Amino acid sequence: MELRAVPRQNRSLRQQVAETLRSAIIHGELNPGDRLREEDLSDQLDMSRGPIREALRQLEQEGLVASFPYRGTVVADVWGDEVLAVLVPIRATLELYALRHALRRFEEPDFNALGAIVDEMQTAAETGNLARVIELDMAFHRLILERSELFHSLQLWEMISPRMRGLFYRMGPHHTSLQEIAEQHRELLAALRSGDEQLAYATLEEHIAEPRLYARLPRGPEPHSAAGDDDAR
Amino acid sequence: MELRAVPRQNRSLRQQVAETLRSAIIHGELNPGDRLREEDLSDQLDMSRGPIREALRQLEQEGLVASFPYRGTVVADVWGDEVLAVLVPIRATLELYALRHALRRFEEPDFNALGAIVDEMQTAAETGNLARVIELDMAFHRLILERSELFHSLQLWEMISPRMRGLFYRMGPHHTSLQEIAEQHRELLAALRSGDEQLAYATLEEHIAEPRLYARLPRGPEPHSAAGDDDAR
DNA sequence: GTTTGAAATATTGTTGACAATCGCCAACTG
DNA sequence: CAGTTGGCGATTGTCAACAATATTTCAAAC
Repeated sequence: MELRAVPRQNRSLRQQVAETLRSAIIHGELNPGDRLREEDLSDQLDMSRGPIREALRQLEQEGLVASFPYRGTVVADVWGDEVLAVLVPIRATLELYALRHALRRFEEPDFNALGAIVDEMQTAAETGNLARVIELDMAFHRLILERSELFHSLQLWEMISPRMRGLFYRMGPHHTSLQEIAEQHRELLAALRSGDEQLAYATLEEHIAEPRLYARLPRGPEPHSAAGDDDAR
Repeated sequence: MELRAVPRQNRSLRQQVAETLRSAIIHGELNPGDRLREEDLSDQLDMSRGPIREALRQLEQEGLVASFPYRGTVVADVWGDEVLAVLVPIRATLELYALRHALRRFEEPDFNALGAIVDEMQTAAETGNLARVIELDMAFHRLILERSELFHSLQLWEMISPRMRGLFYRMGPHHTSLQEIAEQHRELLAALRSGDEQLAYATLEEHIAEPRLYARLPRGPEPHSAAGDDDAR
């Protein structure tokens, strides 16, 4: 498994490492159970172990890896039914609550920013760029959380969003069409712009539940055994 | 603000620091906005800045502090309406889903473990030991999450539980009586033991919503549906 | 008196070396 | 031969010094 160096500059090494590993895990370059040795990573990414350690701890909080004292860190399983069953309602709780606060603050520039995201999503959808569509999807919803100025909601959203992203990547190929995703966001934006709060909430709620999107996933009541225990810190 | 040294031995310094700070924040020895300088902490707790940094990052993920690149870390506000409005439904989602899986695994020893927690809670309640009651309350629910063997649910629960604990400490003095808390857990346990899954779910759901417990708070937010609210933070 | 900008300061970000702990396995003991 | 113990290699945990960055200070110009 080869990890190439850092993406954008001008951010802390910890953030760069976290993003690199997150991406590798979500894209399947790293698979559940794969070991992540701090020294290997520090060699490959050409930095000391300090930032690596901090990034691994962060990914642990995001549920992407599991680590055990003095024994190491492994990639966790982000693709069980559990993620779907638990994350969708949590996401709905957060976004609906945040929307209530964000809507009051939204001005023309905010709607335009959302519109720009939707436009770019449309372009990405037409060229079949799944990764870009997903990133823009996340950006759209994150903007609502940001504008709500709710510290804990945004913080928790950041905590579950990496898992959601993993879910999207897994479901993407099963979705009927990328254009439909863009179209749904356009409708959602229209509802937000309408000034009808009830309509906005209802549209967002339905958008998140999104029956078509999850239709193809295996939905069994079978308990899913996770990649490892948690050593309650 | 004086922080005295470590609690239990035989755990990593990071965990000790995290617990010390968590406790100080929740008990109000550290207040929102207070600055947390890595060097000060490393002096006070007599260790290097490494473990301190990692503990601060963890608390950041738990929503207890907020940090800014090259600018420092401050204690966050864990006492807004937001915490209540968002955390209660999230907690309900996690615990109800986990209970479904845990109930199948529960055997006599598990029920007895829960029973022992309730008994001790009763004792703590009779002596007016709020802190102990709260810890046992958390332990009761955590045990359900543990037995569900759901990696992500437990992980997310650990993420929100520090905020819940803060909420409990704030509400404790307003609660009608500690005995009532213990009694409620005894009833909940009976429902779990009954073998009637529907009863178990319903009792847990009501237990979490817990109208009496939140009655005294400044406002009664309506979590999941559209309604009036206020500015937070 | 206000503004500007560069140096000084305070604070976090990063590093490489050293210490502690764990799992494994061979040697030992009964 | 089963079970225990003690060393060994692998890996994470911790430390103290150094680098990078943001904020503050303060003098000079307008």
